[in-house]
Amino acid sequence: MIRTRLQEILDHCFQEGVTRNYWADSAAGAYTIEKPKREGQGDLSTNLAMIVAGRDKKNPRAVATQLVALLADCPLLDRVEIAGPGFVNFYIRPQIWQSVLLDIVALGDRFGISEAGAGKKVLVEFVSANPTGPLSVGHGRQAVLGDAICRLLSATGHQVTREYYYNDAGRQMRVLAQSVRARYRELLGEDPQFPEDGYQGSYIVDIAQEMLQEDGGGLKDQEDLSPFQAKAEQSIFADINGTLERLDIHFDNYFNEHSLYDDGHIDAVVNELRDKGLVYEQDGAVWFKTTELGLPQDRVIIKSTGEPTYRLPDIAYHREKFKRGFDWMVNIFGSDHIATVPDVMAGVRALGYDDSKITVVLHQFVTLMRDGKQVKMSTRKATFVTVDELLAEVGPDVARFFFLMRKADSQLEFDLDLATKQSQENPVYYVQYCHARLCSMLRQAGDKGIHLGTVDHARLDLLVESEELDLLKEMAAYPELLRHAAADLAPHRIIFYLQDLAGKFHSYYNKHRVLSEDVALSQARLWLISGLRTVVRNGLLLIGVNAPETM
RNA sequence: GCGCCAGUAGCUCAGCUGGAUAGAGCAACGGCCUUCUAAGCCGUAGGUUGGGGGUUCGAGUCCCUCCUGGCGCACCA
Repeated sequence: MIRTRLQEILDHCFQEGVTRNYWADSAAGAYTIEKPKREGQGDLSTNLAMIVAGRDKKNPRAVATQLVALLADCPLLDRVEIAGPGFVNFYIRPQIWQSVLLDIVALGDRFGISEAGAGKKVLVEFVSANPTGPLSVGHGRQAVLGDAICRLLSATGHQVTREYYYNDAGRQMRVLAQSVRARYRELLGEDPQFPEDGYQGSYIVDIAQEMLQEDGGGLKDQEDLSPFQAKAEQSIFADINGTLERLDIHFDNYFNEHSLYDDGHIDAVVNELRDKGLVYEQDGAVWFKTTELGLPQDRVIIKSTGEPTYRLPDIAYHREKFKRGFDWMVNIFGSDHIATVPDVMAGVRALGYDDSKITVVLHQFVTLMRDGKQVKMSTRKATFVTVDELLAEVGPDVARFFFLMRKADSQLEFDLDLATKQSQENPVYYVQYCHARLCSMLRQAGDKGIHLGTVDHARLDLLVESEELDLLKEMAAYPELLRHAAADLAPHRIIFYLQDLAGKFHSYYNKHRVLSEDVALSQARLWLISGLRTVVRNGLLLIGVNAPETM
């Protein structure tokens, strides 16, 4: 907010400089305001002088001097200085920082929320696991990442739809049904042949067991796989939904791939592509002429058996997304889906849609460490660790926090030894503890009969300690941080911000006393504490982590 | 062989559109609880940002090249 105001003032000064022929306007929009990394370089600074000097072949410090003259009498600024190669450093008046508390108190839960994406309809597709087994930690990362991204987008005014795309037909499901049937027969004392690439997880046995109890073994000689498939699908989906429920993740829509066939969309896509001359037949298969669209090789979209490959329904699915009128489509995929993206994008473009409206977030894999060694995971062999197991060990708050600590591009090392340890070094608790402490202090104030009064009557001008101003500056940065994190689909920034803010608070707590004999000072500091509590709470809830009042 | 991602302190990782002397947590070492929650704080130590070129006032960030690791490169999804 303060940065935005300063930006406006700076833009105004820049234009004034143009009017006065100090410099040309070629640098308009090229300069920035930044927060210096080091102390002693102001609260904010601009590179305007260096940018202008670079374009006009002038001395940057001379340009800076002209700029400083134009900035005289700015009500935000305490003072301005020129430093280094030509930076202009701004020192904001303390009362500006102190007034942040007025905003926080006025806005409460809404502090940080913006309308940056107002009116934008965005579809976020994530998880999208087919019902062949419980969610593994890899899915867990995607689920938490997708959910956090949705929360960020909602908090910036977007109209978010969360969608789960799944496929309950095809070879995978056939093998699943065969696996269940084999276990079912085993339980009846037979020795059936287990499918070569069948699903070996114990959950398959559980499903078979359940069926057996329900029907008493009547399906022993059943050749039709459909009852086994139906039961498996229903059971596994219930399991997946239970897991998502425990993570407090909810979808607005489940999109079944099969509906694309029933509604004729698959055929429609093929026909549209054919009309554009982008489809041909060879070796009994139907090919999509992706080379025509700048890709290295053509791809089969309908196999010689008559079955489509995954590309065709994927393209049809995205065509549907466009038809549903979304302004922005965010797909969250595991990095193993990298190869599918260019083909689908090419398909979308070929159909006349704007593929720049699609953003694909590819997250790298989760590496699980147990006993100091990497756990090898395979869905088929059921050697994976499920989200449920993880939740049982660490709980949803720790799971969420850990999954969000890394940016999507980075591989995520999940150390089970550390996470399951009754962890004192756990960063989640560090932030939650901060919140609990803040709440405790406010309770203590009440017990001691110190009333906060109203914030506009509080002597906020007494908040002059450097730690207090640091905290106020950090809090003031929250709305902008949220906007950036949302725009970049990067929830990990919220995590880092919260850790930073909590650290600043803990330092302050140890150095200065909030509750004292000095009533006016106590009140002012309590408003600081109250504002902090709001920001920490808003941040934690934004990423779906609880903000406990006691610990 | 080709594509995408990564390579930053002993370990795990931040570093926002290129900005000033590269940061945090953990681990290590030394301190701090009669006083608002010690799940905390303070201090010390730790670096050729994978190597080499280039672009410019300025590079962890952009370009080229090489090396290493991960994920892909089906008429599987």
